[in-house]
Amino acid sequence: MKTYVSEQIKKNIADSIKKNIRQGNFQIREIPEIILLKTKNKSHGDIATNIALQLSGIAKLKPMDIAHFIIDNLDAKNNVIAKVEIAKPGFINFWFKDDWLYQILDDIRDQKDDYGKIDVGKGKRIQLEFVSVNPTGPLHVGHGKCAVIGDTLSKILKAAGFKIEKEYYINDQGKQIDILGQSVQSRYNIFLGEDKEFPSDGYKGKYITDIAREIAAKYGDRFKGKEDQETKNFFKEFTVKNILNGIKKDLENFGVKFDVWFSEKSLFNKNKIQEIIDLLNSKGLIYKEKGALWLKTSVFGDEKDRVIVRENGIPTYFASDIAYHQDKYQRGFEKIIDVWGADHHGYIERMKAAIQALGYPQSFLDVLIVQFVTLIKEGKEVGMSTRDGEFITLRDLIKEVGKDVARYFFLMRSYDSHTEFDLDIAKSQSMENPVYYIQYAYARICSILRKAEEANIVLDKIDKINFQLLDKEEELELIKKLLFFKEAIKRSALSWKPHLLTTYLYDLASTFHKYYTVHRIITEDDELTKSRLALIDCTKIILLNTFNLLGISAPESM
RNA sequence: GUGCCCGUGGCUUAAUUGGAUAAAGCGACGGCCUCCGGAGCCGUAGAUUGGAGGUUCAAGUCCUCUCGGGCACACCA
Repeated sequence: MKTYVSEQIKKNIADSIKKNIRQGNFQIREIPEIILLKTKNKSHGDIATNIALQLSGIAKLKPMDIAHFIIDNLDAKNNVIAKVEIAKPGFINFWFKDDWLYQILDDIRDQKDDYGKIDVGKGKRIQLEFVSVNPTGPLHVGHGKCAVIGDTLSKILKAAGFKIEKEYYINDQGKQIDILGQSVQSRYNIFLGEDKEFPSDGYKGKYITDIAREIAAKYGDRFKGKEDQETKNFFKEFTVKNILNGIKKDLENFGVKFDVWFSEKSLFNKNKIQEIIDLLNSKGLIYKEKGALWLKTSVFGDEKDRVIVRENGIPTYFASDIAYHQDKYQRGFEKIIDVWGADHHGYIERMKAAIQALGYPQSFLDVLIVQFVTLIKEGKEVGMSTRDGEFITLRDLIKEVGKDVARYFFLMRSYDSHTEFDLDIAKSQSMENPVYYIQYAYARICSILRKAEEANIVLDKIDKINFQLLDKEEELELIKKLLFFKEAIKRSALSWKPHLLTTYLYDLASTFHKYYTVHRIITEDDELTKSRLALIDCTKIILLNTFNLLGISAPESM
């Protein structure tokens, strides 16, 4: 049972269609992709195909007739399908054999942590870049959402057989960083009694004052009143380093780790910006206007051309970003995915144009746009503005609701819809909070397994467990849910939607809770007890594997 | 004004990427513990999927228009 369910059945269907073609029943040249659907309604079997409906247009036959032709020629000797039926407009419904379902339990017990690793990625190298917040202040909750989406997606893609690298791009130079340094320097001077004006567009957060105070404590009045370049650089570098360390720490506490921290400044140090400008110039894609250098991005679908070197001779952020993406390409990734906040969506066309200007395929870059987060406290929206320093930081959020809840809340919904993060619900340890519901399922299983152990009921070796005893409706439901795990990973990975896995997890927990209430695991019958223990042990493994993919902890008791 | 995202029961959202009777949680109402964890389970009420057209065997999903909400339209990053 190493192959997917779907592949096996798809092949059977395809074989049947080929047979029909040979017999002259179907006048078609090509077989469309066979799609298998998990049925919503039990009376429609376990899995279904709409192939007959799809073929009716091409083969110019009634869907029901096509369906009949297909099942007439279907290989009945396979060990997966117990029953086949044709329904209303032309669906073909399949029922799994119980014996075949039981095999999955052996597989899960056998592979444990590795169960769920699939190979749809075929080792394709993908780079995921996310968060990449300017080191001008601490992370807020919106960044947290991007962080979890990127991090979880990377875990899912890895499980699906892709080779993933996670990267954070540090904008450690430029105008904003200058202002940042000035802000701290000014606070420092004010702190030491030197009357310096605070920059009008400066950063006003409390963290700025904290850093200034730290410098004062460490270096005394060594920089007091100084305005030379060296001093300015000192404040810039000290501040960036300080804030970046805070960001790293916050992310780590959130379970997010990066493989590479890439410095924008390093591109300048290696003269990469000038190189990229020369390259684009040699392609005839650059021209001078109003004293600035422009890149002809409009040639590649952007709404207008963009400045890459300002009138004052300083390259724009866009210029270094092009150099950065060139660097990514040169590192040999087959695809890169940038995860951006919704406020950056206007930047996509420009970047895609730049990718093409460099001569790379447009498909090299994909951008995921993560919609905003609104915090709700006591039924009211909490404002978040970085400049004014009123925002709620990611650190505060984790402190308030915990890592697991914060991660889950960002992952439970599709990233492209706005998140309404209700702090009161997130904090409540009640039924309103889905995280507890899921973790409770896991803790419950652990508890039962402990109980069994105390009663000296030990699971036999795999071959001694009689799975045939698992014939209750709720048991088969649970097994089918376990069966869907790999499919959930596959779908989640290929569509880049982590929330599909969250939905699956909730569903699995729910199926287990139902089973638990209806049937006892530990019974008088030793053999039955053991097979049921094996079943919930498998459930435990899948729950744990899903928790790991989502970066949520699995408590053995709560 | 132009572009992108979103409109699904009272509230927060799902919907296997175009499939069958639109699914959960919260809230409301009513049930279930002599027994493995009640942070659980079961049931009832509640939806013309913002609106109008169109595409086809089939539309919450795709196209056009329209009405609401969010975001972006820098020689900032």
